[in-house]
Amino acid sequence: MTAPSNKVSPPAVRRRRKNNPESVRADILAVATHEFSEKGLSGARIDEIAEKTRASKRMIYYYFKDKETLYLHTLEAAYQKVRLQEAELALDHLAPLEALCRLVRFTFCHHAKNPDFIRLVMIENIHHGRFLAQSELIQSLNAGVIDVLTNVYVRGVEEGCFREGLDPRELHWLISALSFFNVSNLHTFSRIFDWQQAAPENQQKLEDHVTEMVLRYVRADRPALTS
Amino acid sequence: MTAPSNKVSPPAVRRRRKNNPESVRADILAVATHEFSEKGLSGARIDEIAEKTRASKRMIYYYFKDKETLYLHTLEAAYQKVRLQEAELALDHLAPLEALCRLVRFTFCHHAKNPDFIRLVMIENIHHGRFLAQSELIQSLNAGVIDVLTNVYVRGVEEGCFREGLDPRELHWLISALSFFNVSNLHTFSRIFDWQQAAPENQQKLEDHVTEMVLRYVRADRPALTS
DNA sequence: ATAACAATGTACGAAATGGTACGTTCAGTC
DNA sequence: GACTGAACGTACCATTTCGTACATTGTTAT
Repeated sequence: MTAPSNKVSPPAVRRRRKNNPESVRADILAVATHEFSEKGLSGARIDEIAEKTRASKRMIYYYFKDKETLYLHTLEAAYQKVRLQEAELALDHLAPLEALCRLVRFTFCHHAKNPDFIRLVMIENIHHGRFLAQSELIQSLNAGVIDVLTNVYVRGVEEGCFREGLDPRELHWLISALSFFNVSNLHTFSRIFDWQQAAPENQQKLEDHVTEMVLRYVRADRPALTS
Repeated sequence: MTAPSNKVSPPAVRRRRKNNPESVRADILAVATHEFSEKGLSGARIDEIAEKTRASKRMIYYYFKDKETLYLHTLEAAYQKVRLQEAELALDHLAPLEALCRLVRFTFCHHAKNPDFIRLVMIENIHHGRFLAQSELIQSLNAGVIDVLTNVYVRGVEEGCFREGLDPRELHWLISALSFFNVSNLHTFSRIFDWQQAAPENQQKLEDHVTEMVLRYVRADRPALTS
C-alpha cells in the first residue's frame, strides 16, 4: 500500500517519485564533472558520484553505460561549455592590437575561472588524450578558436602593427601555455617557491605579464610609420 | 640443502638468493616512477609494480611502508634528479643575454626529455600538491633555481641589456610555463589542432619561439648605448 | 658456530569497487 | 482503465586491490 499510512515514520516520508530524466542526467553530469576533475578517472568513485547525486547509482549506468563513457561525456560537456563562452567574444570591430590584448586577457581569466575544465584537460593528457581521440564532437568544436585568432593576426599584419611570419596556431599555443600553466601548476609552484600565486594581486600581475609578453612578441619591431 | 642438488628442475633452477637491498630499492623506485607517472597515484597498481620489478610485492611494503609513501619517495627522487641536472649549467661566465638564452633552451629541452617528471608534477597538482607539501626535501632543493636566474638577470640589468623592474621568480614562472606546457598538453593540443607537435621540426620551432619570446620580454626596449 | 637481525618469498584476508539482476513506479496511448 | 515502455530503487555479485601474517634464507658480529 502506498496510500499514506498514518503510522509514524519507520519508512519515513515516503515521497512520490517524480520522473525527470533531463534533470537527473544533468545532475549526474555536473557531479561527475566535479568528481573526475578532482580525482581523475581512476580516482573518482562511481559510488561517491551516486551519493552526491539526487539519483542512484543505477541511474548512472542507465544513462551512461559505464565509468569510462561517463568520463567521456563529462569531457565533451566541459569542452562544449568552454567553446560556447569563447564564442561570445566579439573582436571583429576592434583594432588588432586591442583585439589581441582582449583575447589574451580573456583566455587568461577564463582559464582561471574554470579550474575544473583545466583539470579535466590535465587528466586527459595523463591518459595520452585517448578519450578525446574518440570524440568527434570535441574535434569539430575547436576549429573556430584558431579562426578568430587568424583573423585578428592577419588584420594586424596588414595594418603594420604586427610582424609577419607567425603561425596563428603557434600563437594560440603560446597564449594557451601561459594561461593554462597558471591554473595547472598553481599548487606546486606556490608551494615550492613559497609564493601566494593565487592571491588577487599576484594574479593581476601575472595577467599583465602574460599580456605584455604576447604583445611584445607579436608587435612589429618598430612601430609602423604612417606610410 | 641449498647446495646445488643435481636433480633436475621441478622446483626449477633453485637459484641462490642474493641479498641486494640497495639495488632492489632502486629497482622498485624506478619501476614505480614509470608506473605512477603513467597512471597516477590511484591508477597505478602495487601488484603491477611488483610484477615489473625483480623483487616481490612484499619488498615494496618492506622498503616503502605503503602506496602513498612510495609515491612520495618517487616524487622526491624525481625532483632530486632534475635539480641535479640543472646544477650542471654554468652560466656565470657568460654574457647575460647569452646566459638567459642558454637557460631557456636548456629548460625547454630538459622538460621535453623528461616527460616522466613532468607527468609526476601534473599528477601532484591534481592532488593539490598535498604530497609535495609533506616533503621538506623538495622545498629545500628548489631555492637554487631562482638564485641562478636572479644572478643572470641582475647582471643583465647592470649591463643595460635587460630592462628593470622584473621579478626573477615571475620570470622563472614564464619560462617554466612555456616549457612545461610543451610536454604536459602535447596530446590534447596535437589531437585537437591536428598538428604533429612532437615532430622534431615543430619542437625546434617551438623552442625558438619560446626563447625569442622570453628574450623579447626581458630585453631593454632600446639597445643600451655604450655610455 | 651461533645468535640476531636484515632481506625475501608465499599465501591469504578484508575492504573497496565496478557493474548487474530483478523488481517497482511513472506517464503517455488506445 | 488496461497496456507499455521509460525511469527508477535495492540488493547483490565478482573481482580487484591494498596490505599483512608467517615462514625462510642470507649476513654479520661475537
